[in-house]
Amino acid sequence: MTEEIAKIYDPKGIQALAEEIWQQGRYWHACTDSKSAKGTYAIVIPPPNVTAALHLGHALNNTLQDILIRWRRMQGFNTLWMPGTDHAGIATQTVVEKRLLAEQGKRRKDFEREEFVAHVQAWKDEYEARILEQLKSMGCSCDWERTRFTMDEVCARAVRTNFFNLFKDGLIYRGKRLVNWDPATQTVLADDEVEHQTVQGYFWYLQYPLAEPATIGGTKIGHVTVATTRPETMLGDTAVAMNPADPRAAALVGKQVRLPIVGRLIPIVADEHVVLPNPDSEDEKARFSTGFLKVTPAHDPDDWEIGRRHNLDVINVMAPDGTISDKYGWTDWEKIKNPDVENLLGMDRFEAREAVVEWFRQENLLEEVRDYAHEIGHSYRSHVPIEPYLSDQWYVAVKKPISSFKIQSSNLNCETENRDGAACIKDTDVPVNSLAGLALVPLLNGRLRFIPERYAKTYQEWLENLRDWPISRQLWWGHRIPVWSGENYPSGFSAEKTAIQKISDDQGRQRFYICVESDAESVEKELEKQGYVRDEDVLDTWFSSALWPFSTLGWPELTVELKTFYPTQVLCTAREIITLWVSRMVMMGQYCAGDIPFSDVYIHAMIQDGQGRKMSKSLGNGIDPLVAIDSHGADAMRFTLAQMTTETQDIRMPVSRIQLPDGRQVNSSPKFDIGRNFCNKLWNASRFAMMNLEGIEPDDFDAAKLDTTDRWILSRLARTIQEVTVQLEQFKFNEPVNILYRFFWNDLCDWYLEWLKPRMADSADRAVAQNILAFVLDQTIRLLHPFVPFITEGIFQALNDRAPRRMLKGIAQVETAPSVMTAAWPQSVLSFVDEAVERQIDKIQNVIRVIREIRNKYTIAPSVTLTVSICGGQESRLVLGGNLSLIQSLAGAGEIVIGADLQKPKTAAAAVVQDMQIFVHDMIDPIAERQRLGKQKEFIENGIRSLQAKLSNSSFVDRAKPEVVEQSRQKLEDLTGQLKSVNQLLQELM
RNA sequence: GGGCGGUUAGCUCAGUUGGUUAGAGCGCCAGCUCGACACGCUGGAGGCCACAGGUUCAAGUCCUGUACCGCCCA
Repeated sequence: MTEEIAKIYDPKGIQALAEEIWQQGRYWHACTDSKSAKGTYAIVIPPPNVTAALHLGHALNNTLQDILIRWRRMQGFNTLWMPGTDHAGIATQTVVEKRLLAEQGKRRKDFEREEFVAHVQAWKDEYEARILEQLKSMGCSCDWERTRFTMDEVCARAVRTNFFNLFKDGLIYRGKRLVNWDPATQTVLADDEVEHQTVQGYFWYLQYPLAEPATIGGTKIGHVTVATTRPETMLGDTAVAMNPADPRAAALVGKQVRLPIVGRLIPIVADEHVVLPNPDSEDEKARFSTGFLKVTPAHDPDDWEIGRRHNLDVINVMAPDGTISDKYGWTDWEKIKNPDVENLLGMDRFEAREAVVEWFRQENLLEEVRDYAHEIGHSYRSHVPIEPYLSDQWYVAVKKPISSFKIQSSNLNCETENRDGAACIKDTDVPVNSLAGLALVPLLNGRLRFIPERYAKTYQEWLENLRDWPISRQLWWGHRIPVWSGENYPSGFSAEKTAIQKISDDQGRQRFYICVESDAESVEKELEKQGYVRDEDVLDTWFSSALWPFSTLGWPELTVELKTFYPTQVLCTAREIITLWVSRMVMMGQYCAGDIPFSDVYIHAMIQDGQGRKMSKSLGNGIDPLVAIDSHGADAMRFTLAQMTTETQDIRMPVSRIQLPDGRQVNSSPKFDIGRNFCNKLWNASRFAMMNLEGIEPDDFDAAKLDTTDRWILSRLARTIQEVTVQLEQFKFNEPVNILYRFFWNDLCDWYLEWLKPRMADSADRAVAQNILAFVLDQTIRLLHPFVPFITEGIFQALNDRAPRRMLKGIAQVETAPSVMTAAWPQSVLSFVDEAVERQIDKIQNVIRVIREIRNKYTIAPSVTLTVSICGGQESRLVLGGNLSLIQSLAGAGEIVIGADLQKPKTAAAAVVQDMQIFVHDMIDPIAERQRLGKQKEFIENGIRSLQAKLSNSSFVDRAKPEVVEQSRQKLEDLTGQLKSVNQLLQELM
């Protein structure tokens, strides 16, 4: 059988075998009837968007979750990892629109709504399948039988129910507001969907003529000058504002300005928002200000506020696509019959900007143009500048106290203060029983924890400054808003199934909005029959993602899944969606399911390329996880990703172009070599073990016959188990990987297996050695399994085959299992920890290293057997004398003489280690010897000098901790002894 | 503008509550096919811990400031 095992690990076969075993055994399936003494452990996957296939960031995200899940499952928790995907409204609709335009030359509105949605559905089906396949290829042990989608029936019902409840509780309202409008995709965006970018633009200085000239300080003036970055919005100006503290205010406030182009007469108003001009100010705005601000309430949020304060008209001069239009609230120009206005109609906003500026130039009203760099909001989806736009939207009131939530201050555990009759979180305007409060309180009282801790601040600050959440989106792909409206008060409907709001429009006309509960189709039909129309819009994607931790478990039904697994334990995600998603899940978890959805939020790093740039399609610097799996294997990818996961916020992954065996040119990373090399080593060490486990018999094991190396490797193993477990409990990933790497490679392979080789040929030692080998390998494989699941499954199966009983009779019992996935997590046996044995092996290793060093220096072939003599203190002599064969086998030594006071043979090379002098016979090169020893002498002398300086410093001796002082003294003593030996050896060379 | 990170070997990164002469992997140099593994083995070279102050007996580690890089929020 051993002949069949390949020298080089080939991941493909093992991956297929392991997947088959897991699929057959359904070991990833979580039971609702399990009575695990440890309890449950659940994670919901951050559902990947069906917009596109998974990238390396997903690979990292899901690898970490799988590590946690597999580890906890092995620890005996009843474990659920809930998988699924997100419909990602705007993103998916946009890619499908692009594709339809490219392939069929058709735009969205060329289709019927159902027809278009069917196209998106087809895209979703394709990508959902691909994503789930990718997750399986990565080894994710999700409960595949419970896979959900944010728009499937179960989740849709949750969305519908939650909307209804919020509506009924008065937390959803319809409002006319300035929204972040994306003219390209023609939808509203939430504040956090807006990306701010610095743009090099201009301040244009426009002169607005006064209706009647004014006199200031004896000077007659005929105009005021406003500075603006957006000249095209002047068409909608309804005032000019100035600061009341401005000395010119007395003469000008109350006067009127005739708005150029349009001819509209608009007032000059006083408002403190206006920045006073000051050319020397540090404030950039003051340097650019003229003291006069054009006010366009329909196209600027600040102006909107000024408009409200002064009761100004709101004149919207744009169509939803960002072109200048008189169809959306601009009615006063016709009266004037102005050809200049007519020209502008239909122009794109940027085109119009040019035209307006040109008009002012022609009319000699353009006073100046100055360069100005400023931040402009852009759509995170279409990347075009956001247009503040006046429109009707549905909002969720996030700071409104929820009357049904009467929070007892006794179990709040967080400081509060009274504001406007509401109990608010101290130093904020957030009522404890508002949605924002429900999300914030658990953080403040410690029930919700971020790892690393610093991210709590992001979450807290966002919630403290939260504004109402606009939830309607002018899209077709998503959960359609379950509200019907009409002009008459509806009658004849079950009050239980509906909730009604009456809203008056601009003209004072009333309209009734009826929200219908889920599973009430007859009500919907009846409403439509009576002429009520359903809202065209869909809900913000995050509205459904917010419910994910419990909608996936069947909420609003009190399912056994919900009872068993909610709340979950951990959420594992990236920092970019702490505000967008995490906060909203906590809000809704509290509001809907009555508890926070998870207690630990683990935030992992973002993967960047070798130059610190985000991986992106446009830069072409991304790595496809499936390519990494093809080039290096899934385990290698996972190993590398886990090893790179520290608490830093970014990790760099150098990207290079490689050719796969099948000829494809692809992006991969040399970083994955680390994981591949490790897996190959693991494979070969196991291959070595399999070759040597023939005839293993647990009953032949005799604990009394353990040799030094056995006791040493068991001690190292016990420590490793303990350290790995502790690190995982603290959400450390690189640490356990490194601990395991060092144990497996540097202890087990480099030393223990090498020492084992001769013992395997020795019938007296073989039985003990075999049992230790099988046991240590078994435990190592288990520890490694969460990180590299496939290869460990393969090896575990081979072990089950070769050594079905892996125990150390009398000292360690091992429960075996059909799959390593369900094998028990190793328990650290503290009695195995043996510091004395570790010190002995350390001494032996040092002696071997120094002999090897001499062999290397003198370029003696490995085949040549060396003669060695060693002198040293009593303990050293005892340790070495008792383990001569260990030195002989790994240093390539033959005869070794040990003595208390040996003379260095004339022709020997010598070295000083600890309290020992080691002589390697028959090396004659005094120059090389002097060089080597001279270097060591320098090193020792440096050490002695710094230690002496320290110890002669009375402040150190007096103030440092006694053990530190003692340590230094000891060290000085050791070095002094070594220096004496080195000097003596150097003398003999003279 | 506010907040949060980062800056340690040629590269990618560790470095716990300050305490031996700062570590790993890759790369580099020299040697090695010895029956697990060349995706390997053995040995080696390589560091003003970004910069400037400060606290301390002692600073890569704590404090202040500066520079550069990145992210989030307004």
